[in-house]
Amino acid sequence: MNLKEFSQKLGLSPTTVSRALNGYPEVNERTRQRVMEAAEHYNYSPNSRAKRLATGRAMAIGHILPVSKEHEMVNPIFSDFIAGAGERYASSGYDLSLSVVSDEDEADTYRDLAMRGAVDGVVVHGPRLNDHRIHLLHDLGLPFVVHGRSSEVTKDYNWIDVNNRRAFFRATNFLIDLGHRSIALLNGLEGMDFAARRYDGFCSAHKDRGMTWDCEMISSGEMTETYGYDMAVQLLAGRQPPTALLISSIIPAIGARRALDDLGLKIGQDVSIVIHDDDLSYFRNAGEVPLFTAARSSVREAGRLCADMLLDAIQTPGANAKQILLEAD
Amino acid sequence: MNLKEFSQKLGLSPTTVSRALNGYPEVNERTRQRVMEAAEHYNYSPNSRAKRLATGRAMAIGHILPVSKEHEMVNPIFSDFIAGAGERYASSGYDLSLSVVSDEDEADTYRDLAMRGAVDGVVVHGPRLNDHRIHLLHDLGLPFVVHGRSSEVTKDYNWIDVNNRRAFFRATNFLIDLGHRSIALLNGLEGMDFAARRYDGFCSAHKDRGMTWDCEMISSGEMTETYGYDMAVQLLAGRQPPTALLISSIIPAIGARRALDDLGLKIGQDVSIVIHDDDLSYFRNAGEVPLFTAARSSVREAGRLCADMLLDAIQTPGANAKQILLEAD
DNA sequence: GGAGTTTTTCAAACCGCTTTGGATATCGCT
DNA sequence: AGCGATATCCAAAGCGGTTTGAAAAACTCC
Repeated sequence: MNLKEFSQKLGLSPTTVSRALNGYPEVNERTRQRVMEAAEHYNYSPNSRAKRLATGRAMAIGHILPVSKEHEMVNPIFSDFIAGAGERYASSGYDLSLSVVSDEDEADTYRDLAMRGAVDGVVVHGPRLNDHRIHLLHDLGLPFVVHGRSSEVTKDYNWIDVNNRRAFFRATNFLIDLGHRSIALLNGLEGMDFAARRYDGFCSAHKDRGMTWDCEMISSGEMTETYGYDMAVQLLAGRQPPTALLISSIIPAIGARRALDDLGLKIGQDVSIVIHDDDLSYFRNAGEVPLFTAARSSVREAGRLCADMLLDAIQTPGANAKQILLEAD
Repeated sequence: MNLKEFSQKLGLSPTTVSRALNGYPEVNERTRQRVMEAAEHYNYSPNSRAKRLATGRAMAIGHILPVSKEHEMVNPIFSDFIAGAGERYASSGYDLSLSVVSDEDEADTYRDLAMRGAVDGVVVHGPRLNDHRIHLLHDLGLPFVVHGRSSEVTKDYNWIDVNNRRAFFRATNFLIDLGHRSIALLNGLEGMDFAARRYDGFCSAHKDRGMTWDCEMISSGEMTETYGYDMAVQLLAGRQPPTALLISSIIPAIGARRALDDLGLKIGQDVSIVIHDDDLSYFRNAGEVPLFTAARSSVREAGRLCADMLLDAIQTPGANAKQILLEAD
């Protein structure tokens, strides 16, 4: 059923029906009522392909996931983020278009989405230091929001981020306050902006106290369970084991916990663990006794805010770039 | 830049350019070459909104994730599945459209996607026993593939599934062979088809050996870390603790492992654990010593196969329904 | 050289909606 | 009744591609 048929059934012109459905004021309220009911009854809903062409808007937001052997971005954190964002898209009538592309094709994918007019805006995931995607999107004139930030990019752009530096600064201080003098950092993948900021927070806390830190106590990697396990084993079985671990996500922390068990060490007794907790729905750090002491920030909520920000940016094209900096609890 | 402008630059008609780009035979190979190069040079790529309207195809596949308080479908398993499927969509020029909707709106979302012509086909996730979505999609005439199956649905439809019954039958037998006489099952959410099949496999193995099983040894729930922990504590601290746990996913298994540690029990010594492993990229059950004995089946590969199946179904509308039954390793 | 074929190109219709500009109906008022 | 103002509706022109049917060009062959 298309608009023509549908309007014929009602004895109205396509124009009037279209206006009635889209809430324009030039149509009698009684007529609108009649149209709405008929739409419900015949289960009519305008063809979105035609609608998109006519309005010139894609009514879709793009999320691009680069996948590669070394950097597996389709992670649980992403899932929760997208669940949050997706909620908002759905309630605003936008579709969410997900592109899974190999690392090297990423730039082309952005270009292609822009040229084809397949999306009205995109979300950039996992920004690196001085991320080239920001420059690219800027040049393409495609609205976007970065989940995270990119240091060294001087341009003004939309982003939403957790105050990673401060969260890790506080967490490190907390451990130092408890008397720890040898703290290991299990950080995210090297080159990622959030990892750099966390590292910075870790170092600043040490400097503030006039303490030094051992480079061997710092590692970077994809935040998998295995990474947490391997690193914890390596550190704790080493000749100068740390007394505390500061871990970038609950997932490697679970791996670290396993390592402790294997080594016969007791968490909170032999080794302290503090983590950054993204409040993942499948790994709640809750219950009567939480698994870990944590700096928490809901990535799902970040997804919601990010979606709101992007939809705003799309609706008001000329507006200044906005930023949201969330503090971890 | 649109087709009209672009073809003018080349001194050709839009028709010829369109044909050249879409590989039709009625165009001189030298002309095609020239068009291709110009497209590259001017970075022209046809507006997909217009293309979709003209061709009548959405060039998009829909995935619908129902989210609700009780049943959180945006899980790590889904992430990996979609990564696999997304790869295939990308290489076939299809977009992946993700709809995050609340449980009660799910049926309406399918209807809406179909009426609006927003997608050419959909993937059904997490089928339940006698799932109503299958009937709905059948009536809508929208091509679809179910990831899993739905018992009690007599219609013929496309699905791809792991042989859950057999995997759990074998796993249970394996444990019985080892001498276990009290095996607990930590199953997936009640009402889910895969959970029913796993339960069935578990029971069959017992029956085959003339053994009975205790209902209290069987639990169902969302497969989170916490669920695994809570259940393991409850079972193992009970008056008649099981000697083995059969767990539906690596995530609750990790929780169960934590429970064992807390209770001072040794895995493989005091309690045996066998799991179903979806080979998640963030939870590799690998390494020198795998975490758990497992029946493994890559959900990512299932995603790839599912995408292939759906694209096939879309290209050959009249074809018979296909099924793929994967065996777990 | 010209009839018959094949190759190459094009003008125009179409996909299903929105939207502009204009026509018609309705109403209040003198 | 007649007028202007306002409310209501409509015909037709886009949006940017694809595709049909026909024309023009190039090629064959006697």
